Amino acid sequence: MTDPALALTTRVQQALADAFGPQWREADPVIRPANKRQSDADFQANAAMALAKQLGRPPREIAQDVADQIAPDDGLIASVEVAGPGFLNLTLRTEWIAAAATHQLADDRLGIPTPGREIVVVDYSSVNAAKEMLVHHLRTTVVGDALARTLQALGHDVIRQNHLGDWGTAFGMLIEHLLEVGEDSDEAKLLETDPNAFYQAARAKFDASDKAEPAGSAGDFATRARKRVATLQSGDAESLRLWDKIMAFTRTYINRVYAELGVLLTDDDIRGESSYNDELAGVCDELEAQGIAVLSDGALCVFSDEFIGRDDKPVPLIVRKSDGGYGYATTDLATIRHRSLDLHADRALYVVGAPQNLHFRMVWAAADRAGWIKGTEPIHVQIGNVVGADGKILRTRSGDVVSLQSLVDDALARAAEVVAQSRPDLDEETRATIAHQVGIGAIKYADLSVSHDSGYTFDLDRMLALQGNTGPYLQYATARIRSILGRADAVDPDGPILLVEPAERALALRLLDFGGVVAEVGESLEPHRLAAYLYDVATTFTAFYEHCPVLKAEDAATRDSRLALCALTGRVLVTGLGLLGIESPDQM
RNA sequence: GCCCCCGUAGCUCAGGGGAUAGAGCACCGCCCUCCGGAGGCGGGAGCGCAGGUUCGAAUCCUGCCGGGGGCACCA
Repeated sequence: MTDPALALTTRVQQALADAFGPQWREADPVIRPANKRQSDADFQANAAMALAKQLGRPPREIAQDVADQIAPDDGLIASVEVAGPGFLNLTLRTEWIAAAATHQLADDRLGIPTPGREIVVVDYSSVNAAKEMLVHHLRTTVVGDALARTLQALGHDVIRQNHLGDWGTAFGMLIEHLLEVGEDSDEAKLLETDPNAFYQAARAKFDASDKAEPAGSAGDFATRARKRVATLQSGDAESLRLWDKIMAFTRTYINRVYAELGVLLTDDDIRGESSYNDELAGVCDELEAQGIAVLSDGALCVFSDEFIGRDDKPVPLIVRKSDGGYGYATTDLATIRHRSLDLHADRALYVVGAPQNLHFRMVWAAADRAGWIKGTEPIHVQIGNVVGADGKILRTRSGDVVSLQSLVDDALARAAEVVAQSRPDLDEETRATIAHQVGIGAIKYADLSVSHDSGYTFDLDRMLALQGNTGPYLQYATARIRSILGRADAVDPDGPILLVEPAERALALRLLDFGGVVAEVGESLEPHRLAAYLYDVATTFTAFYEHCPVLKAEDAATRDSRLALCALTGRVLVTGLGLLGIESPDQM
């Protein structure tokens, strides 16, 4: 066991049992990092205050009894002291830390645990297949990818699903527009060259006719588009042919974006709304038969007192529109049913924008009533909006929402400038590779270093900065470590790690936290905790490097030990960044 | 009106019920003939308001104020 907090938990629980009886073995010892202002200890155990009432004794006495159970020659704990109202300040034995770090160095997993294996569906990216990807798609894609990678590393069975919006009204618009302009027209070629322009043209027609025409009139483009959706969903061959044609372009487009970003999603992960088409009628029939869904204004709806909207009336979950078409409520019902009853997911993650929260809660509540969720915890990983410096959603000067591609292009261009300036000695190809890794890493890290549910302010200058909590800073740290190891001709040192200087000890202790942090991210689904940890490792390493000569160490054993610490730090950083989906350049 | 998220330092953000709330950026001062200075050390300044639960609350609960978002045929 190399996780200090876990080791201490076990040890203090043992002490609790020894002091007060075996029934206290499972009590939470409340292990926390020590308060550095109050003590020089490594950790504190705060169980005594909580147990005081149950044991009917003053907390300081309880703390002292626990402390008395720790023998002076304990292999894990070097010293224990009672402080304040009953805090136990615990200092680890430095030899234990050194041995654990040496062990971690030899461990391919670097201490990442394999908790109980779960089946976890991660639904992410899930872009509207009819439209160009925009800024907010970047974040759901990047956060979802990081979670998928992290959960996979923890040994879970991760099922990635790209729930493409490929079956809704937007496709009715595209198909109708394609028919109107003619498949061989110049307009239609836009689908390949500028799909966004094609969509915008269709959208403009839709919006204009939706406003101008009375609903239901025969020439109304919007009405035809909606009807086309129903036709498509009923399996009409001609509609499907056109749909396939449009989707082929979409797949090419999103795969190009995924490749540039370095995300795991492939065509095999696509499980769009369309894939549930055959189940939609059955979903409605079953809900109606169970008395869960009722007709209202011609639409089949699920109502629940749980969800009250304006005017104190229940908000409907519309499972079948009055024109016979199905919306995303129906596909999402089929989706959770599939993920629970067919895939047997323990957790089903929906890495989707925060505004969808009400929708998902309604869908899951309805699915639960229908008996379609068994042993599955559906979780909405809410993604906050990306906003500009003015606090509003990012827009271009002309007022359009910023496209994902233009944002990526900007970041890559800026990264190229930075690399050109700092490394004029490298050839152009190498610089281009580094610039790509740094530019993409910067964007991703910016998304991943703040909690996923808060909106965050987009600022290229800050995310590309070479100092501070940024992707480039961490990448630089890894490059620097590689350089040190390379110069020592010791790329893969195996220790043993000896801890003499305080800075060595502090670094080793922090590195041992890696597995626990990764496990924590797997449970809380908050990648920013890993980002914060990696940044802390990097700064702790810098302090170590500042105080402890490595290549110029006084003797061979010290040098070998410090090289091993460098190697371990490098592997933790590279592996950690990898879990976030961020590459580490060989040099910068 | 109802529901969701959020109010922490000048700015951007962390803070798993624990002691005197942290980091980065910005600002000010100091250090280092250093292995890659993309450094190190120090300083000022903060939990929206009011109650409650608790031995202990930035954290949990209630109310209010302020910001963002959602609430019938788009997804």
